[in-house]
Amino acid sequence: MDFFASNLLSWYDREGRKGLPWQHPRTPYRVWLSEIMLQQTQVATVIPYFQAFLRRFPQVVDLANAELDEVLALWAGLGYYARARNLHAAAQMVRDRFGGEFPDTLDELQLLPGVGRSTAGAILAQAFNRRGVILDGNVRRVLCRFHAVQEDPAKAATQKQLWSLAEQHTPDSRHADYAQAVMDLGATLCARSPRCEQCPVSGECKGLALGIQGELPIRRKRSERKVRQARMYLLMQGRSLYLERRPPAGIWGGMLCPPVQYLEHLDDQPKGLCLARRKHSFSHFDLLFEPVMLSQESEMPQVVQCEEGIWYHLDKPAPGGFPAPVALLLDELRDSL
DNA sequence: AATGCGGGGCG
DNA sequence: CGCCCAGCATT
Repeated sequence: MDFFASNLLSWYDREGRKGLPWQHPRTPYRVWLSEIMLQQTQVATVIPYFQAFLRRFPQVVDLANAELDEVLALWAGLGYYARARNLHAAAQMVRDRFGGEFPDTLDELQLLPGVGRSTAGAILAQAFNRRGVILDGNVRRVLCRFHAVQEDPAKAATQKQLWSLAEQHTPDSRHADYAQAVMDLGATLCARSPRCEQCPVSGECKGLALGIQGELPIRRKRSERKVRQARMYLLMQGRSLYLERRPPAGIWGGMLCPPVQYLEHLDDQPKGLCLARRKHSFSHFDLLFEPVMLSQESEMPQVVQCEEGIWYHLDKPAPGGFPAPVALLLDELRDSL
């Protein structure tokens, strides 16, 4: 076992996070569910969602048998809703193709929708205590610093190098502990602002030796953010509101949302009552949208995105998932109407 | 206001 | 293969 792995494991034994909900009991289902939720999302945010999912779907077969709408409703607020659709599809694959038990090989795990090379490695290590190599965002940051990798991690050649480094450091024992340890290091000490004085591997960290640890991994400059403009039509009948189920692909896929009309600009005056404009940020653009309250269907422009429309009473439980900005808007409506 | 974060899908 | 897409929390 190399310097990196052995120091990391000693540190993990002293300081590592050992009370996370998916560690007790550490079943494949719980590990997989947590790993999917932890893609793009931090531990503190994930925990309440993880608990809610387990309460409602104690076993993978319960998730597989559920309606997608219910899954999306429980996922609402976590974002990247394709993850929830993949989660549901993967649960059904476990049920139908793997007889209700998660597979325990890297290749089979990667057949599950939403599970790629890194997540499969994490599941292998944590759920089955088999050797599994991980290269998630945390590990990438750690390796770029430890080896002073100064190339763009987005490039294929750099990714290949990082996978190779990750592979070399992964020990032949204590697979689950090492997986947790290396991700913990990235999440805590080797975070955006590194705390090298506490780091168990700082003694051989090339980035620290060069004094460039804070600059790594190098960031590709983001292309300029574009602003898209839209109106969101709130067709009301009393305290009921007209909603559409969004198409499965694209923004807010599968989620419930009032009809949205994309426009070049919001200069003209639509029929109905305009509420204050608001901005919702996506990774590649900002959506500037103006909610417009209508009381008659005839006032709504033809902006049909799907054929399915439903009426939702504001005081009843949600019949599906609302994206965060829609949930916020509905909260305001409930209070003001 | 800027930044970070895996995997899917497409050309 | 390279490139684009996506929604929050954190800082």
